[in-house]
Amino acid sequence: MTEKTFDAGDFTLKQVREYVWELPQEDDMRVPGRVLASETLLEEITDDKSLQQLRDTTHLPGIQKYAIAMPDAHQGYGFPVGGVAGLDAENGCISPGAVGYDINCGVRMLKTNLKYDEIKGHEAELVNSLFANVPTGLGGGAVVDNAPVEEILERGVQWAVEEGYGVESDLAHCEDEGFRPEADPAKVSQKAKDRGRNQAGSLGSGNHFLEVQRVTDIYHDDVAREFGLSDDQIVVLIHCGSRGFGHQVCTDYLREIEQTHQGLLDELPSKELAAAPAGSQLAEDYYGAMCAAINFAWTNRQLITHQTRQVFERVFDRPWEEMEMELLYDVSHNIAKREVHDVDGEDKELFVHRKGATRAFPAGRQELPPAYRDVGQPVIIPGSMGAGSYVLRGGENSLSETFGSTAHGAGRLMSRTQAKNEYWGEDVMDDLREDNEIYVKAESGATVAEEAPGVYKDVDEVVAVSDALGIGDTVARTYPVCNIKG
DNA sequence: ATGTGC
Repeated sequence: MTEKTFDAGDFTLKQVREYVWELPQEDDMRVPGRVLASETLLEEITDDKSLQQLRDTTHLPGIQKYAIAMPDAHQGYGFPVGGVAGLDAENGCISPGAVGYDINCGVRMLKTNLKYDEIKGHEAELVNSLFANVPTGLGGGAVVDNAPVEEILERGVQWAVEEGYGVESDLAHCEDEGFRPEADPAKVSQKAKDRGRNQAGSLGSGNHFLEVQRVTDIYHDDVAREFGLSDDQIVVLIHCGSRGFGHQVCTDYLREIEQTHQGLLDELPSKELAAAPAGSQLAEDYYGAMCAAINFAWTNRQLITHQTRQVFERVFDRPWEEMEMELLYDVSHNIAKREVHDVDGEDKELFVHRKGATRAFPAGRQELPPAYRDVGQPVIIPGSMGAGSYVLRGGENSLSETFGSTAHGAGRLMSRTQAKNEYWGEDVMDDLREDNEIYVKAESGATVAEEAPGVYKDVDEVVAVSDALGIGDTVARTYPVCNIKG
């Protein structure tokens, strides 16, 4: 029997089994690469640098098992967006490019007890009020002006709750309970702190958005019930990151690593993968600064949650508690974390890098909060603003296949520049409203063009692969009602 | 993604 292969331009992938493809280990690769995708999705990454970047990643010291590209992978800075790498936390390294510029870019889902027919007719008022109360776009704008950055960096959502921007239960429904105690504000540059000070509580630009959605499909009744999701329910999705703060932290440490660890850099195939050796002072410093940026991003999403609750109170004229606007979960899409994983029958501490990938721990994993320990964690995968999103549950196979991870979105099909040549923002908004009853309000028409539904892959296909592999199980699907963007 | 560059 001949082995099935896939010819992806410069690379030939070998099929391991359905939806699992291997980039064979050769030359100086330390491990093989793996792509988790259907053939349709594979075809969409043959013309960009995704596979080259996946291959480059396998050169990182201490990389375990294989470098992984998720079904939604596309090219990024150094390392694919939609990439996962587990690097030995003792003898390996940590790489800012494999975390991403937008540290802890992520998404949270806020539930309500409202049904779609209760908000129908209020879409325009809702979208205008959200747009007026949630700062969007490039540059400044904040829910909290001149914010106490040091406290936010140290305590994350805990700070926000103490200040009245949330409630105790928000903490239990956020990855890492809303803050990383390893955060070290002393390792963050003044420049980063200055940029963050007036951006606490702001959506930003690009693919970031706040979207009101309705639940349209339930695929797994028992899990949906545990998650508090039901047909026709209104939910809110908040997608944003650490703004200029995280960007500055990434920039600072890339430069610092290039200066301090030139020897390691010379051994790597790409300068964009610059890494600090595990155990070095710089690795510790970056980890502390990255954790601070993670806390900043969680606080950012918490402050936007606060604004959202207030807007709903005004539009629907009742307290948010009465509308049961509780968090389902807040998941990170761009992080590295010390986690213990089984590698060839041995427990090993790794820096798990997830860049454009979501943690997808199954039931039983000790990091999960009590609410989800027996069912598995919610995983939130946004599609484009025309497609809606999915809620999944961390799958049983994620620990053995992907260091406990799955996809994070639909994945881009084309560059932003290309998108602006293909689409005009106003037309995209008109089409969405007229054809799909989706109300979009944005700071910039160019951003809408960059994010037009047609620039994204088919999120249904991405999620189908995750479900088939058992790394993230499909629980529910949502469809957009209204959306605000930068 | 980003006070839209190296």
